[in-house]
This record gives sequence, structure tokens and C-alpha cells, in this order.
Amino acid sequence: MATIQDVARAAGVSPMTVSNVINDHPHVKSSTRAKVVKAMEELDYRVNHAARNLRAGRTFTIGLAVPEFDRPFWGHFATRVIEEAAAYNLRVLVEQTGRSKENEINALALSRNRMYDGLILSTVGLSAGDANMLRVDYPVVILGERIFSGPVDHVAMDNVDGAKAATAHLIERGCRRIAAVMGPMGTDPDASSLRYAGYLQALETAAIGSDSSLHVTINEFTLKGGREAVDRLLHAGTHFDGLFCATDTVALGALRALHEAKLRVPEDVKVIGFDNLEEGEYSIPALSTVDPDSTDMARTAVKLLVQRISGESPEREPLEFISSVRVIARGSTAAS
Amino acid sequence: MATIQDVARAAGVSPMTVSNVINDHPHVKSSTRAKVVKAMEELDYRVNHAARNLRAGRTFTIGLAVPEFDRPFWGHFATRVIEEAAAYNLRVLVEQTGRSKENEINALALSRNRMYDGLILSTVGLSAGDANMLRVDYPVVILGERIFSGPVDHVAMDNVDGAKAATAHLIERGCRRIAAVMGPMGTDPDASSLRYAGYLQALETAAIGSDSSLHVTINEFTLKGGREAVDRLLHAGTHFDGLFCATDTVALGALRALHEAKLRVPEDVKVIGFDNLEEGEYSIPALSTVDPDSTDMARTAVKLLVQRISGESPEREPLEFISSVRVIARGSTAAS
DNA sequence: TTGTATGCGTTATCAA
DNA sequence: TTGATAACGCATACAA
Repeated sequence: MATIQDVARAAGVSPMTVSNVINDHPHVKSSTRAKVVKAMEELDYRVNHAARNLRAGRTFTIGLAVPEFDRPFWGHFATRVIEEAAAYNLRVLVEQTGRSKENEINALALSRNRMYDGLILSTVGLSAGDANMLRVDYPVVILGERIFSGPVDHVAMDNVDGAKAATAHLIERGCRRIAAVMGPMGTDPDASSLRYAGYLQALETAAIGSDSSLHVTINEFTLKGGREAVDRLLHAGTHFDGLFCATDTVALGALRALHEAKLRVPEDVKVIGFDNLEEGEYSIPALSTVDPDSTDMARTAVKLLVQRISGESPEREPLEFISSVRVIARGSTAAS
Repeated sequence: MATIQDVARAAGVSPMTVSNVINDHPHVKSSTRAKVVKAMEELDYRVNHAARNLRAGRTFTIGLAVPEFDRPFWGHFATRVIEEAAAYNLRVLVEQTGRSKENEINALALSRNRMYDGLILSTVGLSAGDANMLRVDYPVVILGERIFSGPVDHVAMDNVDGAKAATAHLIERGCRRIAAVMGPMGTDPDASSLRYAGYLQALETAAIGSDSSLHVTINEFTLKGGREAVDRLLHAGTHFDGLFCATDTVALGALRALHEAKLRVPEDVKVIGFDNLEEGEYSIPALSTVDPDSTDMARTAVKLLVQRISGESPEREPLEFISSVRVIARGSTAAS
């Protein structure tokens, strides 16, 4: 592949002049420029980013590390981040961590290695004990709860409040036996434990006792997980008239299982999810949900990252942004 | 950020020795190694990939450029590619082209610039006229129809055959007025035009005349697009008892619109999509579809790319791999 | 077993 | 207006 040297030789000028042409520097005679351009075309020259980045010390690229691609939530979110980053002329490269601590650390290292100018990292595998991994001196924005002490900006959604509002909505629509489908409870305040806390708070506010048989734990927030949760409830003979699912994807799986069990939604059971996926608008029945305003989260994450990258307010204390949430009522919780 | 030089100085050795330690070279005395490791830890040293790549001439990273993240199909596909690439110790960076020719060319350029060792590129914006863009001398695998003449491997699915089988399935289940929801027909053989061709072939085989009022064109393969297509059919008063949708996502949107119009699926209208998304297994009713075996496509794409990267069979003619398709019958086309 | 010299492709600086 | 030099950080070849 042709280099600047090759072009320079072909055009009979110095490499520096070629560089000046490439970068649109002002003081190049137009006849010289023409020669160089011609040589570039003939040799089909392309800049080598590795070399340019090495020289520039930055890459004009940010990384986005998400747990899983094939969850609609992350697909949507990545699209939003790309849109926001485009406004700053930043390219976004997305990678998958598969929820593993190792891969999350790898993503951090890549950033550190100046492959990216900064990184937006969704932490699932990392726990409070790994906080020192985040004591880094390059731009990072964490997506997730503030479980780290390092000088790192966080962007999160109000999980407790959202779950509380969702549960209160079910109660308001007449439910009294509300099952909660959540992930395993860890020691760190992850989405599951926070949403479960919000659920319990809402029950308490309404003076409805909690019942551990209504708490179903699944290992993955998938369609399959949602189906299995309902199957387990039914198999155990647990009576429930409301279902709060950790995510919309789980809720969509639950809708299917309820349908197969000949339980009507919303007449027999009312269902609400969390995330406001577009898919929920189209399901049958349409899915009530909690909108975490992921557009706002994406915009803020990029904005905070750009601030760190550009060195504005370098002294700024680590910031935590919590996007506001609101319940969106659809058919799955309609009055019956 | 600390460099090899800094570590060398701190450890009282030469930079080369540090490099040897980093890369696990054999001939390093263990006491020296210990000193270096200690210095690396104290300075929190991390390799600079830009420099290493510049030196190595490769990056152990491949690019995957997809049209859109927030389509389940591409989310699934990206996940498969990442799994396959992991077997070759290749990292995958995913970027979005937004279906634009410009971004597709950009992705090519990045690859070219040795940011990636190779690129898997889904072409939507590029057309036959841009074939010369693909006359490149670095590893590229195109996802999509063989509309380019360059020395490039292609991985595609059998769109015609899949569409034909889907339509034949509807006919076999008793449909006679089958609507087709497709994208705009371009001059190049894209997914839409190929699937439409397969649809027409199946009608012809069954000696069913085609009716242009049954051909609905939408601009985006989205849930919204599917809903609008059905609304347009109903608004025009077109009678139909079968619906073949360009993608599962479109079909899911159509299911919703049919439900709102009080048309029963499969009793009044039978619906089939294309892609075999997991979502279709869980919709109500479950969605019949065409499975393009995207796992096989991902595996083949990575395999072909790795062959080109490693320089095996460099003389090999450009290959075209067409994954086989099969109809998966579910509730939306159940006999009624 | 360790170190020196060199170059990967680019661009900033400064001199011509 | 153009060019020589040097440096970004790393690793290969070879010397010591």
C-alpha cells in the first residue's frame, strides 16, 4: 500500500509537502498541489491511521462497550450514542463485553492504549471490589450505578423510582398479588436489586405485604427467561394478578407464556416491563413499561466524555447523571 | 501515560528488555523480569496499541460494518460474528453505516488504513456502479448480493428461494390473495427485489395471477413500516388472505395492525416473515418465517476473511457463499 | 542474557 | 512556498 513517501517520490516533492496537501494546509502552490493530488490518485494513496494516531496522540474515535448486542435495548442505545457522537465528529466503535469482568477490563485497557480517545463502558461484571480498575487518568464514562469510587463520571437511570412507579401503577389498576421477575440479587446495587427495592417500596406504601413466593429469579433478561418465570409461577400454583418484569424483553416472553396458559392480559393478569422498547408498542397486547429516557442518557454520556476528552473542567468532580423515568401505560395494564 | 522508555529507566534496563518481558520472550533472567514487572506495575504501564500496530503491521482486530444497530437481525448477527472471531483470537469492532454509501466507503477506508486486519461489510448504499471501490488489496468480505465485480468474497442468503418457499407455504395453507410487503425496487438486485422475484415465481408455479394492488412498498423495514403497509392495504380496500413480509420485524408490525383491524391471524389472514428472529417465536400468534441460517453466514464470513488475512490460498478466486434457507411454520400460518 | 540501531508512516518545527 | 529533521512508542535484527 502506498505511503506518503511513495507519493512524494512520484510527485517529485518532499513527504512534507504531500502531508500539507493531505491536510489542506494553506501555503501550497496550486500547481504543486495538483501534482501531488495526481500522484495520490495514481497510487491510490490512503492515510495510515495507526501512524497518524501515533503522531497525533488521539484517534477521534470513542469506544462503546455494551454487555450484549442482541438485546434491543443496547441496539437502540448504541444508535443513540452514534448519533450524539457524530455531532462532535467522533467515530464510535462498539464492542461486546458479554457481561464478563475480563472483557470489561479489556475494553478499558484498549481505551487506555489510546485506541480510543475515551470509553463509554456499561459495567455489569465489574463490582465494587474492582473499583481500583477505574482509577484511571483517561476519559471514561460508566453506564450503571455508582458503585465505584474512582474519578469517573456515571450515567444511570432511576431504577428505584421507575420500579416504584411501575408497581404503583399496577396497584392503582387494582392488582394486589404482584409478582416480580428479577435477576439474581448480588451484593452490589445492580439494576435488579434496585428495581426490586422500588417494587418493595411501592408495596409498602400501599400497605400490601410482600410475599416471597411472588419473587421469581431468572438468570438472563431474555424472552426465554420471561417465559420460564411465568411457567415457574404457574407450576408452583402461585396466584398473581400483576407482573412486574425487570425488562421489556422479559415481559414480552412473559406475555407469550401467559397466552399459552390461557391467562388473559390484562383481564386476568396485568403486565408491565421496563426500558420502553419499541417492540412493546407493537406486542399484543401492547406492553406498559417504564421509559428510562435512553436518548437523554446517551446524549449525556457523550457530552460528559467529550468534556473529559477536550480537557474542559478537568478539575470537575466526578459527576453522576440520573435520567428521569416515567410510566407509559398501554394495553397490558388497561383497566379491566 | 508511561511508555516502555519510562519503565526501562525505572527498572534500570534497556527498553528492549522491557519489550521482551512484555512479550514473554524466553531469554530474560527472572530477576530482571521481576524488576521490570515491578516497574511496570508502579508506573501502571500499558502498551500503546497504535505504536504496536504500526510496528506489527496488523491489529488482530476485524471490523464489522452493519447498516443499523437497532434491528434485531444485525444485533444477532454481530453476536455470531464475535463468537466466531473469538475462535481466531480476533477482536471485533462494530460500526454502523446507516445505510449510506459514504459511511460504507469510510468503513472500507478505515480497514485500508490498517485499523483493522480485515472488514466484513454489509453493503446497502453501495451499488454496482461503485464496484471499483471494492477493487482493494486487503481482506474484505461483503455481506450481500454479488453485484460487484472486484476480487471480493461474498456471503449472502438465498433470497429468491426463501421468498419462493415462504409464498409456496402460504399457498399450500390455502391462501390465494397474497400481499407482499417489500422495500422500494432499485436497479440492483437487493434483498427486496430478490424476495419479490421469489414471491412472483411461487405464484406463477401455482398458476396464481399476480396483482399489483397486492404489492405494497415501504421505505424502512421497521415495525412502523409493517403497520403502515397493512393500513394502506386495508384503506385501499384490497382483499388479501395472505401476507408475505420482507422481514420479521415488518411482519411483527403487520401483526399488530391486523390485530387492531380485528382481522384474525391465521384465520382471516396468514402471515409469514423472513429472518427467523427470536422475537417471532414469542409473538402472539407466533410468527412463521424463513430461516436464513445467519449463524452459518457469520461463520463463513469470518472464515473467508481469516483466509484472506492469513494469506492462505491468496490466488483463490473470489468466492460466493449462499446460505441455505428453510421455512419455519408457526402459528401465524397455521391451518384454519 | 541484554543492549544498540533502525524503521514502521505521519506531522510539527523550523530553516531555507 | 518547500523541505530537512526529529519524534510519536514499539519491536525486529543483530551485536555484544
